[in-house]
Amino acid sequence: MIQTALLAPLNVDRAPRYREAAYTAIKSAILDGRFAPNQSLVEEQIAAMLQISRTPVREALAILEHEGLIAPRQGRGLYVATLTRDEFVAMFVANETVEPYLVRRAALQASLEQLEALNQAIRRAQEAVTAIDMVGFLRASRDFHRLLGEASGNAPLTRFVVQNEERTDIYLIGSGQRIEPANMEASIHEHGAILDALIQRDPESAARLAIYHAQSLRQRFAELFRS
Amino acid sequence: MIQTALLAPLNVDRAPRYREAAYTAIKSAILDGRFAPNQSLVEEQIAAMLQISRTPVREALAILEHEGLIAPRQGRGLYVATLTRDEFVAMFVANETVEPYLVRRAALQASLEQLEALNQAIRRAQEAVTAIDMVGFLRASRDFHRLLGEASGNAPLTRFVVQNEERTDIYLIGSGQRIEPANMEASIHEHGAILDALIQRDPESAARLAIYHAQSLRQRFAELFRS
DNA sequence: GAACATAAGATTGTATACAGAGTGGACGGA
DNA sequence: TCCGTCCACTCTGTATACAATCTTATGTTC
Repeated sequence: MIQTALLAPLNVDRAPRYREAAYTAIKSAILDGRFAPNQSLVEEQIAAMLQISRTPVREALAILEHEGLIAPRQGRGLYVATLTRDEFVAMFVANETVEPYLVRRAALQASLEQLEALNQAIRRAQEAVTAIDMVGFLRASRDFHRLLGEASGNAPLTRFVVQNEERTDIYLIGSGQRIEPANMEASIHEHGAILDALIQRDPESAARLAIYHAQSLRQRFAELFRS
Repeated sequence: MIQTALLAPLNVDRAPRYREAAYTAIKSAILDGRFAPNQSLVEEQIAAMLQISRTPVREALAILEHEGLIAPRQGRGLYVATLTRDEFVAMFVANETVEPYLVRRAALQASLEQLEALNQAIRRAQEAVTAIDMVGFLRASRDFHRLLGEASGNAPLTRFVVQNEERTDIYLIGSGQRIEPANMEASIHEHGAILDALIQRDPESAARLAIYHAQSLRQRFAELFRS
């Protein structure tokens, strides 16, 4: 069983703490689909892959567990967290509630650099669709929402939105569901429309489009649970 | 220096993990004002108070740090996190954004038991004001918002709201600010009005009152930064 | 052949040991 | 007296050791 590909050894030169590096490495592995939902995460194995001891790995796992990305299994062990349908929907609802505010603020105060960064995120999403790279598409979409949050200037809301999206993305990636290219294109198109409204400095249009986008997302993904 | 009062030894009999117990104990100590902002949190001391080793204490602290309740000091050590004025306001704005949704849902679907629990929370807040117990008042207020979130049925939003409120409460408690009894009374009155709207099953009134409440809160507390 | 008991192994949870970095204080010199 | 340097101590971060528990496999009995 070759595990090399799963996690590369950390070669952080001791300055940033191993805990942080392990946290990032494990989270990236989950979000890239290298650790699948329901897969068991063994501390010793992860430590070996990262070539550090169990201590910082445990601390990273404790944080990830608290965030809800991983969960303790019945009696023993941790696994990448799945979501029930209701939890999945709750995440989308949460973001629907928040995003209109984010885009309104962004429309009022986003800098040109921030608008350009949003544009780049859309471009990366488009490239990922072309390359049939679902993980890349989801990452670029998360980036878009994160940048939107940053442009709004509200850190807690930004963090919240991104965290919810991470959890739904993990589900999508791990469930083996394939997102229809048409759906990805639609999502990208909606992002583009929001960005246009931001450039026009039109908060109400932006908010309307954000609500539409959030609802579309929820509908598109909720369908996945039927199959 | 008698530290006995700060943290009582854990006498969890090994079933719930020490990490969880330590997390709760430390968090409670912070929210009760026993650990003040800018106070240095020394792992060894905390471990000694809880009569456990540093390992689970460190894990608990890692989580609290990730949550933002504590933060690493310049080069060395952890301290109870303070908030800048902007961060403080951002927390209130975040909750303002979310709470209208929560109360709308709660108006539609809160059970009688949940309404009664909300009523109890208001009563506890009132008792705390009478007893000139600011910490108790803030705890009861947090309970009110938490119960509101639970009644809404959206776990992520509930968690988010409570977490934000914890952070602002820590600031209020630790800053040594005294909240005017009149302000506490006003807040309780607004909670009562929201609860009435829930009982009437009137989502729009409830939402309106929630917005008013959130804005009032923000204004009342923002004033504290002037002094 | 099936089911249960028992033992060995795997894995977690906690404690302790150790190394490195930062802080504070004491001592010496200007 | 004030400043600087150096040393000791404190505290963090990581590693390792140990204990307890759960799993699994094997063997024995019915």
